[in-house]
Amino acid sequence: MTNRIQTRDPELTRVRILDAAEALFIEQGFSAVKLSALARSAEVTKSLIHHHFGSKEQLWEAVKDRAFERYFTAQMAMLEEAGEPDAALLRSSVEAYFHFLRDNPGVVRLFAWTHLEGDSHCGELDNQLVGAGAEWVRQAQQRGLLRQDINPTHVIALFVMTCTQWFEAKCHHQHWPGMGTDEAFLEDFLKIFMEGVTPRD
Amino acid sequence: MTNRIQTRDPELTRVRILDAAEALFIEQGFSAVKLSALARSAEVTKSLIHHHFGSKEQLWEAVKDRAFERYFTAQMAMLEEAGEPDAALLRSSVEAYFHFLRDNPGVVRLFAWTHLEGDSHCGELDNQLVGAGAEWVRQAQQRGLLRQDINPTHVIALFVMTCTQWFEAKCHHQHWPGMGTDEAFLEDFLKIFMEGVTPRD
DNA sequence: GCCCTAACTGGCCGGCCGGTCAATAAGCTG
DNA sequence: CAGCTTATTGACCGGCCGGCCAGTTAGGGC
Repeated sequence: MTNRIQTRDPELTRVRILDAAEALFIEQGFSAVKLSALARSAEVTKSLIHHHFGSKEQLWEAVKDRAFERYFTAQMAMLEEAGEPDAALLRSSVEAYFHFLRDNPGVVRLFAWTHLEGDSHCGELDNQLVGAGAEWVRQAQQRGLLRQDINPTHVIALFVMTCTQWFEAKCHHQHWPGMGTDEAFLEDFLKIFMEGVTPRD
Repeated sequence: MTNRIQTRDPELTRVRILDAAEALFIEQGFSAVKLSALARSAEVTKSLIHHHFGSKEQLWEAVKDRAFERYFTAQMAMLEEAGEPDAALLRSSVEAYFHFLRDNPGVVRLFAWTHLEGDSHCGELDNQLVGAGAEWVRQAQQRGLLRQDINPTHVIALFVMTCTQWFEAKCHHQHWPGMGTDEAFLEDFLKIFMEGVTPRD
């Protein structure tokens, strides 16, 4: 509780609390975080947290909302940059998603905590995203650029899940014998994935 | 604390505690579990838990040890049933692993909690498993049954990760538009995966 | 039967948890 | 400057957390 900062700027204070909370929740999960530690980290009093967010639960929801909002808009932006559907673009989308997760490890952990809670909210949020991606695959299929005997949603799901799990379970498989670097794995995944989704001549 | 059972059989009591603890830890994660609730669920006193396991932490370790031991032996058994390396066997291995996780959802959650803790112990445990699997892929590569420009460990990792994430993040993607059933996804994954790992003629 | 070990109990503890509240103080309005 | 709003504080609360301990009780070896 020492070393507090008075800003008298409610918005800034909210952000400071949210930032600190996000870091702690990502690191330790909801129930392991103590409000006292959070207050210390955000350089505010515990009471101020309650004043701005009501309860620990509500703060957790606010943290998730903000983070998923950021994720969603980032992905939306990436999607809108995409051009005509073809195989090369699918490849670069996978690469972009993989690198996004590599550069935003917090997102992966936040998803993981949320999944374990059984919260389906974050999944519903990107219905739109997946719908657009699947539609994009469907168009490529119709043009004969991707094989047509596969559910487009599954194509999206497969690469999203692979990228996610790579970073989520890194501590698990990083010591496996013969396991390569991020880039080496991505390269091999793309070899398999791209070969698997393009039609045989 | 009502409704307790005295067995005077330490081994049975340990198992009762471990079973109850496993269920609760899988459901809620380490820090959300209260020893009092666990005692109630296992129909023992809190003190008895401390008597047999020392502390909550040590109990958690014991739960993980036992569960991962079971997982490891189950996988080892599946591996030893496998015959000559070829593409058909790879396919059936993926199917077997997928169905194993489907039938053991607790394992998936336990892995997820453990990953979030950054505990690499469970990953090291299956070094042997992955090593054997990769060696098996390598042999198939040498016989020209699988394409040779891919790291064998990555082949194993890819399908393990995909199966894991499918069940781990089910609450996330189950409402995605166009998403199919377990079997439909497995089917599509196998189409892509098998096409991706077998050599082009 | 006796005794020793250990399974098991109930009661208790210090500490800290999330949360509340009355008081204070800073900024905004007029 | 008065007055209202609200950000902010610190003291405080009931409850329960994980853990401890002094006893009690059952079983196994002799």
